[in-house]
Amino acid sequence: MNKLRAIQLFVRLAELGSFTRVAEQLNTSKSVISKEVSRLEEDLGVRLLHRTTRNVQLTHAGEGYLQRAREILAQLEAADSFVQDLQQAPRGRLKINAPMALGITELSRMFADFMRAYPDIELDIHLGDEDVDLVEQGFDLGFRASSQPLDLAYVGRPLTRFGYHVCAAPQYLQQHEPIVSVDDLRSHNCFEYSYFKGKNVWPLDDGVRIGGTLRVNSVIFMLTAIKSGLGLGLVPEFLCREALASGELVEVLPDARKPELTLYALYPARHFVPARVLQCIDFLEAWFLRQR
Amino acid sequence: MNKLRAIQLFVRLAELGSFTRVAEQLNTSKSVISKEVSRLEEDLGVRLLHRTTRNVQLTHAGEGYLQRAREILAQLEAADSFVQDLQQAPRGRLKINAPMALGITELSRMFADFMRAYPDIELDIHLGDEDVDLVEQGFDLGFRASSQPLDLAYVGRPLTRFGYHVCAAPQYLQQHEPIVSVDDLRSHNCFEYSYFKGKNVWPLDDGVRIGGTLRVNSVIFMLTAIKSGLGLGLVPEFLCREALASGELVEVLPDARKPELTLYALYPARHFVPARVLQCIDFLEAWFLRQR
DNA sequence: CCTGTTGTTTTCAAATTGGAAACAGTTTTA
DNA sequence: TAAAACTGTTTCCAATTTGAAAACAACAGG
Repeated sequence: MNKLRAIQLFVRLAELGSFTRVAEQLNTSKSVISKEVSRLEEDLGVRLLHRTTRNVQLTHAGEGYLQRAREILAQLEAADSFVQDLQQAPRGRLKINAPMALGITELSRMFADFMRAYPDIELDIHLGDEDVDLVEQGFDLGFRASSQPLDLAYVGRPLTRFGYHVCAAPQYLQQHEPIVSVDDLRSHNCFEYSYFKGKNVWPLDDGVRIGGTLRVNSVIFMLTAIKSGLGLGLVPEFLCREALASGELVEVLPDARKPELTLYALYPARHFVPARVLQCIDFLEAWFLRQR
Repeated sequence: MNKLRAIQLFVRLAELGSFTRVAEQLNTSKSVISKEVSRLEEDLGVRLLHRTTRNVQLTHAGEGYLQRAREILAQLEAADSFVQDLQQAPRGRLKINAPMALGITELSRMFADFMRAYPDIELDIHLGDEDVDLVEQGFDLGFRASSQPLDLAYVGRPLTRFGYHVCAAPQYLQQHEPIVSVDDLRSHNCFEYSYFKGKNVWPLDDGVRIGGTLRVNSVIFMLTAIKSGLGLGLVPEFLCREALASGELVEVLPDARKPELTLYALYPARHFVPARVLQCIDFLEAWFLRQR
């Protein structure tokens, strides 16, 4: 038995309350979880959990062990960070979460530079636009674009600000009615981004309810559709900058009032923040300053 | 790599200053020690020891890690013995309060099993349906059936849920008017349980005021009267289950809405709850889970 | 330049592990 | 009431990892 892993599994299990979910979250089979936790119980000679087919609940012994196990794992992590931070060049693994669109544009260039600067740091980058809990999923760092301040459980550092543009292909604009006011959008094919907070109301001036033939959870996908001349989209600046410069896309309603978002780097407010995380954030801040 | 064992080996190694001696002391080969410690260093990305052919000495990082590692191992050991002490064949007396009806049915079987499992625990069981103050009377544990959450001065663990049935003897039903609706009960001989919260209003559908020739503070007594064909009673499921199965009693108005009660195990929210109490509750929970 | 001792590496049989599938329960659904 | 859908556990076997011995490399001391 790998006792340390068994303990980690037990803690996870206590949090999620289900063998199946732990297995899913760790991309392994539930038999592994079951066997390892059973072995831990056997090793201790104590039942830590009551199992039923519907849920798992801690025994009294399990509750006591959980509390101590958490502490021990935290201390071990701190010990590891301690020795790693003594090294001159930071090393270790950084698990990072970022929005898809941002990840494959700005951040891909940024992290290429980062890897050059810190060749001993392993990056584990998860791109996705679903809401994730950084702590629960073990992320060291996350990127969020927001117009409001952020969750207090995290430390957030503003990196840069960016806006949106309403974009269309020149071809589309030729073939359709001209757009001179925000209200004209109502009669156009405006694409909707599924995760967009305003849903089908674009925050132009006082807001305009739009409609169209495409609703998709990827701005990249949407951008391709726009470039093909199929419709209009509200696209983050960093995504359309190139296409606007080259003339492949044209900005519509450049003078309409549009919101500005701030891009934050977030990290869990732990007791011991590993040096590599802080170092990475310093790098981020410097990098984005240089870009402007 | 078994990290925990690697850490243990590292600590031993730092103490003995020699791979060979660690191997000897643990009755294993030195290759194991060498490989495992190397793997730990690799995992951390940090050299913990300077090796020469003559002796082993800690690096700066190694010293820091050693100190933390010792602490972690000590805490782990403490956690292990903590749960094991909880488990240790507990002894002593458990003073327990339970409702009469429950005590002479379910609980009598449950505690028979418990006594087999923990032969060193003395049980002092007080059955009774009066309201008692557990703390004042020195009870370690009490059982309460309730539809609402419980007094905050106690810690309560839900054990099982059960319902009620309106029961009568077949003989009684033959000799009296048929009962097809809740309201029909008004004209029947419905027995009243003195401690019942609703007094003479049975909580069927929207409630029905009943009356009859027996009012008694023992459901067992009442059950005997019902079996004799003298009248109807509102009886907890666990009490009439057998009689219903054997046909000795028949359920009346099975489709009427009836309340469901949760059976709780209660113990005073003291600072130090004796291990035997916690142990007993774990046993209870497991037992009732198994029953279902 | 041996000799004895150190830690590391190699080797390969033996033990352990991990995932799929079968299984035994239970709850939910139709 | 039967079927479907989950639960956690167990079984099975290929794949990996482990461990002890032996070979090896490095070095101190005679």
